[in-house]
Amino acid sequence: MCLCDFVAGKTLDNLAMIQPEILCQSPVFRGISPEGLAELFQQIHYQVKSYQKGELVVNAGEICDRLLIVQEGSVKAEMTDYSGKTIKIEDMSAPWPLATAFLFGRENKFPVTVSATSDAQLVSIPKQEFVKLLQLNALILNNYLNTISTRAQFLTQKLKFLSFKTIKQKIAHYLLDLAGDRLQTVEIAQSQGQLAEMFGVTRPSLARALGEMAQEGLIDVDRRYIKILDKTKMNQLLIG
Amino acid sequence: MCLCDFVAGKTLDNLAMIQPEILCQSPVFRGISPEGLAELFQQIHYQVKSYQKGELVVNAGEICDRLLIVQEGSVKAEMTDYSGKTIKIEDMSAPWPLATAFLFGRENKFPVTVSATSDAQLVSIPKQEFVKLLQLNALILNNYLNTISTRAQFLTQKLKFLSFKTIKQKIAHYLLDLAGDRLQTVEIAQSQGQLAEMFGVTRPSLARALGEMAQEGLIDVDRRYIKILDKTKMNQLLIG
DNA sequence: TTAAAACTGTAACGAATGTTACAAAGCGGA
DNA sequence: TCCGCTTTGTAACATTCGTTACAGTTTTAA
Repeated sequence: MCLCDFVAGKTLDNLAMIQPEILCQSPVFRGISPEGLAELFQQIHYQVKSYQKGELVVNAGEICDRLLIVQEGSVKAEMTDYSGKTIKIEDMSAPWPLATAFLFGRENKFPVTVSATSDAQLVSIPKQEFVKLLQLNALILNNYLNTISTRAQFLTQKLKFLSFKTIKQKIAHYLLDLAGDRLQTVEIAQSQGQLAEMFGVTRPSLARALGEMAQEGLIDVDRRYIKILDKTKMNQLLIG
Repeated sequence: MCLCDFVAGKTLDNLAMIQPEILCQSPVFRGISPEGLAELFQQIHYQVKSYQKGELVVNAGEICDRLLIVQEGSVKAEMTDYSGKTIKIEDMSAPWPLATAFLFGRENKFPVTVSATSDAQLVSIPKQEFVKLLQLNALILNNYLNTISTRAQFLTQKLKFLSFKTIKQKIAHYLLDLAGDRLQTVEIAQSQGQLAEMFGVTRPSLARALGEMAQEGLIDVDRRYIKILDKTKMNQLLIG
């Protein structure tokens, strides 16, 4: 049993304390009282580091041998292209764990470059220490399994979505999912531009597809409001 | 502590015994001795069920509240379309765990329909009992975390692959990955048809793309054998 | 109210790919 | 060797989508 390595080192300006009342709202520590969490953290090694806005947190390719949790502020994950061009993948705010799928598994390298989008604090727990936590507390074990499983499920969903080839299929799938079992098929949507980005297509192409589907009597489009008129035909679109 | 519920029920012909020497080669139980595994299984409830070739194992949509491990034979996973048309997703042979990402997480339903592709035996461990195993044995915990994390990583890779829009980009990414750091860029491949299926494109389209890339001096194609001639240009293809 | 910005609808054109079809080349077994 | 099967190369045509451009509409802010 040991105290945090740096509790005595608060004079170093890139170090700070954990905030149990914030961390316990993180998916990994959900359901644990702030007091209980503080007690658990006294039994393991960890660090808390501060980052300024724009500062690099981890570089893509670095070995991922520690769990990082955003305790304060927000960070973004970017993927580096073959040339060096970066593409933003994800935004993450406190309290949120980073790269939970890369702490274990075959490929223990960060797939993305992470940098702070505002002044931020991150808690860094070495893998071995985190395993201790998992063994100490069944709730954390369950939370972590849920987190990582939910991520795998999310990816599976995204893959399924990408398996729809045409824009009309994507629209149909999206609308049918949104409508669910409701037979009153009045649906509201976000902006067309955002929808297009989510579908990975251009805005004019999405508008054209919507227009054609309206002409075919499948839906009724009024700017941001879309009404499903013919669920049967929509389903047939997805059969291919 | 209790014995398997059905050790005494061997007269029922759809029931069988576990085979520790096979199961310990499964990703979940890797590194555990057959004897150790047999002992662990004596401390939990579980079932072993036999299936005939073609028989249904689980239906898509069923609640996933147990871990299934193929102990003998092989099964296939199929996704059901909106209409009822099925698409084969994956083949799995013994000893392999099924749907490890759906035992935990938000969506506790099987996303696929599983059926036996040969006479098969599956070990079924209720979720609660499996959690016991995770707590009893740190190796199993580590194995399971690795399994599910590796799956998430695999899906991430597949998503990245799908993010390449054109066929030429997919080819370039595939070949550069395959070539790795080897500068002697002689590469062997599988059949064009299989490659096309893997890329999610049609065979003639793939052949056309290969032909064009050969004409541009990027590669040299001789049926199943592909030689990379210009790595720099290949990389530029991926910058887009 | 009014001007600027953001959003939406639409059109023409070109690039990429699917579809279909057919011929040539390799491969295996009788 | 010869026949049949699989794989590969190629071509013409249709479809889908991206690109670019522009005009009309709605929202926002001054």
